[in-house]
Amino acid sequence: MGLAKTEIFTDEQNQISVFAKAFGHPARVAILQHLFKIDTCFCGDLVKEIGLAQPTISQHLKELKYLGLIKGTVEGTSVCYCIDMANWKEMKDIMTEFLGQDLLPKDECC
Amino acid sequence: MGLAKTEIFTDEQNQISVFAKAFGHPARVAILQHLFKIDTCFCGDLVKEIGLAQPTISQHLKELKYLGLIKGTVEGTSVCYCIDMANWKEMKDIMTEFLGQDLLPKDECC
DNA sequence: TTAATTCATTGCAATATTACGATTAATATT
DNA sequence: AATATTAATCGTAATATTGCAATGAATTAA
Repeated sequence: MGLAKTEIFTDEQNQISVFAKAFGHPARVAILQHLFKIDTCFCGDLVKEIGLAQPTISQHLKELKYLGLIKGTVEGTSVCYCIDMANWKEMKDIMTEFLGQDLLPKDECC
Repeated sequence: MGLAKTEIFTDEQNQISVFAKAFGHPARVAILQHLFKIDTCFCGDLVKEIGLAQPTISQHLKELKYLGLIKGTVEGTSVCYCIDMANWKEMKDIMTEFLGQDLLPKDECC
């Protein structure tokens, strides 16, 4: 099948998985880290920085943009990408709550 | 190709992506949430709880177990799964650091 | 205008993922 | 022993993902 049966899960569960999937490729992790590192946001530099072909980077950027985690503005012939902090924070809250789940002191039956 | 060129990324980037991929399917998110919710850990109940076929759940459990996020012990004919808190915390630290990245006040050039 | 630059899009090949029926292995129950 | 229960594994179909060469669109530079 290759496709998840999203209809049987909660919106929250689907949302978590969608965000997680965005981080499920090292190139996208690297792109985001680089966009955080340089406070002025560059773009085509990502191709050199990451080391994948330009169409491949473009594709990864597209996914991140679709999720709202980054935004890009055209500047002459180049495009400037940067983190969308509002959406990033929203995503971060959702993911942090998921990761922050805790067991009672006893727990771990296995 | 369908496979990531992991060799061009740092260990950290690859590790983040591997953990993230584990959460990249709502069924695995649901499984983990359920294992957190019930402090006594059940197993075959997951099949009823989640609503996917038994082999499918078994496959998802296998992935989570491979990453060390859960552990399972045989009890009679059934298997008891639960969160591996030590590994979960380790993963949580890595992911939290990634998510916690912050920009300088100015930022957001776009 | 022509050429160069930058990036998006298209098309495709290779591989991965998801899901489940059928089967198997292991233990429990009768 | 025979049967039932539980869960792992195998095999397979459908779909998704990754990566890149080739191409196209837009802007800038000459």
